[in-house]
Amino acid sequence: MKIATWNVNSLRVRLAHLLDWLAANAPDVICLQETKCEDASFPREALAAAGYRSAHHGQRGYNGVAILSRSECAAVCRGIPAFADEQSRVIAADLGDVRVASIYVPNGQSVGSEKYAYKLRWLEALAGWLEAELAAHPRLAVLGDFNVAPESRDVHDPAAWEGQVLFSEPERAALRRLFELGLADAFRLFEQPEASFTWWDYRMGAFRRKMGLRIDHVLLSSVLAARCTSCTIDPAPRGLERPSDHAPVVCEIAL
DNA sequence: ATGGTAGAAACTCTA
Repeated sequence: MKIATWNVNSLRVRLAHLLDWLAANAPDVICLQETKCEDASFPREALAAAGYRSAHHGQRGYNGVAILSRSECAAVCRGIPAFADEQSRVIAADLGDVRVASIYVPNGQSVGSEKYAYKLRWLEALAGWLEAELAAHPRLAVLGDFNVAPESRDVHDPAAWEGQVLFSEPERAALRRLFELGLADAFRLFEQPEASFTWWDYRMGAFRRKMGLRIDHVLLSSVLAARCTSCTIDPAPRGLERPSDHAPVVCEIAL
C-alpha cells in the first residue's frame, strides 16, 4: 500500500498539480489538507476520472480535509468525536483493513494567543480520540499537517525557532504524546537526508534558501510500522509555478 | 520593529 499526505492549500488552485502528481506517483491513498472548499464544490468528477474515489470534510474558505483512494472508503468519520469543532480538520475511513485518518492540526498563530490555546486543546482531544482508535484498529495510519516540528533536526534554524509557534515545547510535548500512544513517525524509521522539510514559507524565498520545517507527518501503529518499507518527502511540487507551500510525504507499507 | 507571500473573500482574516 502506497499512502501519501499533502497540504494542497486550496484544492481548486492546486487541482492540476495534484492530478499530475497522482499520475506520476500512483498512490493507493492520499490524504489532503486545506482543500478550502465546501463539499458541493469538491472536484469529485475530475478525481474520479483519475481513478480516485473521495471522502471530504469541507467548509467555506478555510481548512477542509479529504481522503482519496483507489478503493471505496467505509465507516467514514468526520471531526473528532466528542470534540465540538466548527472547523473541518479531521476525516477518517476504513480502506480494507487499514484505518486512515487525514488531519489538519490548527496552526496556532503565535504562542500565547487564543488560537495557540485552541491548538493545544485540539491536540489533547486528538490524543484522546487516537488512543481509542488504536484500541479499535491495530492497523491505523494518521497522516496530515500536524503544524509541529518534532525535533531540532526538523527545523532549518532551531535556535531561531525555539519557543516559536510550530516549535514550542508544549506543542512538541503534545506531538510526543501521540508517539507515546504507540504511533511511530514513519519518516524516522529510515535514514534520511539532512535538512528534510515539508513546509517552506511563501515569503522571503524560503524554499530557494532551504528555510523549511518538517511539520507534515505519517504516524503508523506498531503493526503498520513493522511493515513500513519507505517514507520520503517529494519536494519537487514545491518548486513548481504557483505551488502549495507544503510538499507531499509518501509512505509504503507491505501488506 | 516590521514585513515579507499566498489564498479566499470581499475591502480583512488565516497561515
